[in-house]
Amino acid sequence: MSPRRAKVLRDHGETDSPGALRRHLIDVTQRLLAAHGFARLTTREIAREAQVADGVLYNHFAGKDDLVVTALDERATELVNEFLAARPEPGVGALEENLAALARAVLKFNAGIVPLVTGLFGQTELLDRFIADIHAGQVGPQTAFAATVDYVEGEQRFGRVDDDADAVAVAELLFGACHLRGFVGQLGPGTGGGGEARAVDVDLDAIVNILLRAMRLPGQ
Amino acid sequence: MSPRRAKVLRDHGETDSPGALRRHLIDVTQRLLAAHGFARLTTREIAREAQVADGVLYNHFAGKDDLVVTALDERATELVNEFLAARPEPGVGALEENLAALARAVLKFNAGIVPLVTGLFGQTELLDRFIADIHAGQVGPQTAFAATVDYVEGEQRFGRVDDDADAVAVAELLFGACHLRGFVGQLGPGTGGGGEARAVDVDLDAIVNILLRAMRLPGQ
Amino acid sequence: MSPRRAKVLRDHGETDSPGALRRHLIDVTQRLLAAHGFARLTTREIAREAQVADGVLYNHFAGKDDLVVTALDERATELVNEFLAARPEPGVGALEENLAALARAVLKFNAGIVPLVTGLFGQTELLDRFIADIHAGQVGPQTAFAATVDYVEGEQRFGRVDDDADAVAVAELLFGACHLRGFVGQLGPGTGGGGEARAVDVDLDAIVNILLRAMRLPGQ
Amino acid sequence: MSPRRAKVLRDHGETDSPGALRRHLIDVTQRLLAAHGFARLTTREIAREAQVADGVLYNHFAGKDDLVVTALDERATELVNEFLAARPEPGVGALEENLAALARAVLKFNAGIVPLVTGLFGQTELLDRFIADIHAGQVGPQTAFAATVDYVEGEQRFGRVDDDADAVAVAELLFGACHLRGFVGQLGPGTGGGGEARAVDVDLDAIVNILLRAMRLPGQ
DNA sequence: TATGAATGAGTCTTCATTCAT
DNA sequence: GATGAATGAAGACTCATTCAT
Repeated sequence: MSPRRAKVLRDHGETDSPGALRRHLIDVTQRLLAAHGFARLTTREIAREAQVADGVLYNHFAGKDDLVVTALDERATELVNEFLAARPEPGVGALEENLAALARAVLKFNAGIVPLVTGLFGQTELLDRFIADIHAGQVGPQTAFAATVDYVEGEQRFGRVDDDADAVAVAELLFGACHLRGFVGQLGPGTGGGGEARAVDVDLDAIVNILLRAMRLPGQ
Repeated sequence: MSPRRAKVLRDHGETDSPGALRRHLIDVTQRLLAAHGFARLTTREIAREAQVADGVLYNHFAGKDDLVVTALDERATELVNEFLAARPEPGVGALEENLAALARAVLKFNAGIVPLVTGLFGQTELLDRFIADIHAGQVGPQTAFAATVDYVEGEQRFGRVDDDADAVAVAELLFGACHLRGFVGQLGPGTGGGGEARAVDVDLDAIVNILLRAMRLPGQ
Repeated sequence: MSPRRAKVLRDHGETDSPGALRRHLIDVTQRLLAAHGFARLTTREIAREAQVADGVLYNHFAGKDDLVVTALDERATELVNEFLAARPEPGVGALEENLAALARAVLKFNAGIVPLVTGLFGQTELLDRFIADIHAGQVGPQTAFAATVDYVEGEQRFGRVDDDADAVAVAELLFGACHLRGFVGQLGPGTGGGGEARAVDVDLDAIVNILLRAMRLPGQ
Repeated sequence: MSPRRAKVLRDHGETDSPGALRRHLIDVTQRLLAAHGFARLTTREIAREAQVADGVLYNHFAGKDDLVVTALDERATELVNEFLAARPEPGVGALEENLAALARAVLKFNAGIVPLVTGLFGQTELLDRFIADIHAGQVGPQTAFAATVDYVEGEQRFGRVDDDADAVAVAELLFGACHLRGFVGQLGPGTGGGGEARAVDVDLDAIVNILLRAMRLPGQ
């Protein structure tokens, strides 16, 4: 009555829910993108890694680009949501700890998003679609950036951060430093793979201290 | 009876020195890399743009990768040298102006280097060779970074910057913000091409101000 | 507990008779063949147009070719029967009007059959099966042709057409001209679809007049 | 100094002229088109038959369509020119023999052109390009048709054909009958291949006689 | 050494057919 | 029997590299 399920799903006893293989393909694509970037990402490689026939992709997506953009959009949204959840609340807790937590969240976000986006450069069409999707939806990197600015401005309203410290500049410095770490994290041997884990653990205290110095109130 | 010279060199009356065509190919490759990134860079495109036969490349380089890495290495060295030349001297001139000049130099460096390197991700082999070459030579991005740290430490020795401000962290924030701008500058319409010119003109004052606040001596 | 009926049949309250879905598939295939020819005819397109699952086809036919040949055979038979019904009777009515009616019937027949058969060329296997089926059955294009020859010979027996006019040649000229019109009718914008309607309305008087001149009795 | 030649050309000692392989590919394509029609014509088949690598095609043509259209255009032009050369001159020689010669030329033309064009139906884009090319150039099937009409009108001016016989209708009947023969000639076993040779030898006398009867002057 | 056509492995995509449900 | 996702064998096309001239 229902059509057969892919062997890989049957063998692994995955849920029978409709779209299970679509989900599987997105997962595999996200994994491969994180591991090797876009360049090595061929439809055959996706199919092989997904233990599925070459053609399946086209039963669930309009084409390779559609699958890739879907995987990217979804992962980007996840990362943004994780960031928003981890972002500290202005006026609550110690400023030093808040900023440290914020920095960790920004670093984690960049460690995740940078490898994903980096490979897209030069793939004009794909990049354009990704950017369009991100701008169309509510959540993209700019959301994370705006939330960071919001946090700093919030602390300014609580009088814990000097009003003369430009909130946007602070956010840009923090994002920039973390972005750089995410970028450099890809340069290791084997080019990626685990870049996230490595980068996130890196010490951020020195950076947080500098920003705290920049934001401190007069007379402190 | 010396071997034939490429028509393009004959026509343009370039020097007959050995390696003239090698030079020409590197120049063209650098130009194309800056214009469209790595993705659109085919050997045929290089040959066409160089007004040279498809095969010449292999008379002067081991292959496409060799040519590209050579072009990248060289351009990176140029950018580093330009940066080193523009870097202000500690203790000389006003601190505010020095830092502004430093920031401009860092931004220019990143605006140049980021588009070059970005396209390499995913091209594992190529990227690894580029990194190895950069580490083997004396001048790479890390040289520019180290010079920035040196400047801050120099000002600290002159007593114009608080010793408690971590020089490495300051450099990382500055490099990070500029790197981010170089990166985002590629996202515009057409994906690359002219990113450099655009990004360099962007206002850096707010960022410089934040760093100045972070580095100021106690009691100021 | 009889087997399930296709949703499309249930929804449209069609007869429950066995073979209802087979009939439906043939109808849809004929419609698609007439509209877009053979080239765009995929099994998925047939299934979609028939509002039926991709696989049903194989429950009622040996494969795509079997379905297509069945559809073609049937439509060819219909066209032949329509032609036979429209063919005038020798000796009854005015010769001029009879021949005009005959020409219209021949044109209609060709306008219908030509687009069907044209797409088959190159599909060796399919074409061979179609030809074999047509020769095996009683009714094919050759039946229509023979009937045309019969008519002319009939008029000869009534003494209304010169015995020296070769009936086969007359039929061949008439069929040929109409075939050509059916063929050229496909060349219009969109390549197919509506060719039939267009071609049938075309003026045939000049052609009929020439044939009348050729068939006239001596001394007329 | 010059690039190497394809092995197939070297082995067969063909002329070294530039474009030799382009010519070879066109020839092979025309042969395959005549033999099996368009459906079996894959780029691999062309390459295999031409004894060259799969990619060569793209060194000489924009793509498969470009090669096919080029081959078709060229062959169509040849056939038209052959027809024009064989067409009799009005007023010269016996009318009966002239018309027989004309009929043979028309038959030969159709025997050549029909198999070529038939396979194109359904290949909308290709067909459109072919039609556009034919209309842009001076010589296409319509040229042959017009030349036939011209001949009949010429004989009318010489008073050897009745002015009341519509020249266009005569041409349409002749072309139609020959077109039909070319069409049916493809239906034999194996679908094509030698269709031309077979069809051309077929007896045309009966058809010519009918047309002569239709064109004869009053009182004859 | 320069030339540029030839090479062929590899890419994305289509689609007739199969088959577990 | 009906379902429709899974299958995998082609198909057109790209492009780094080779090599006879």
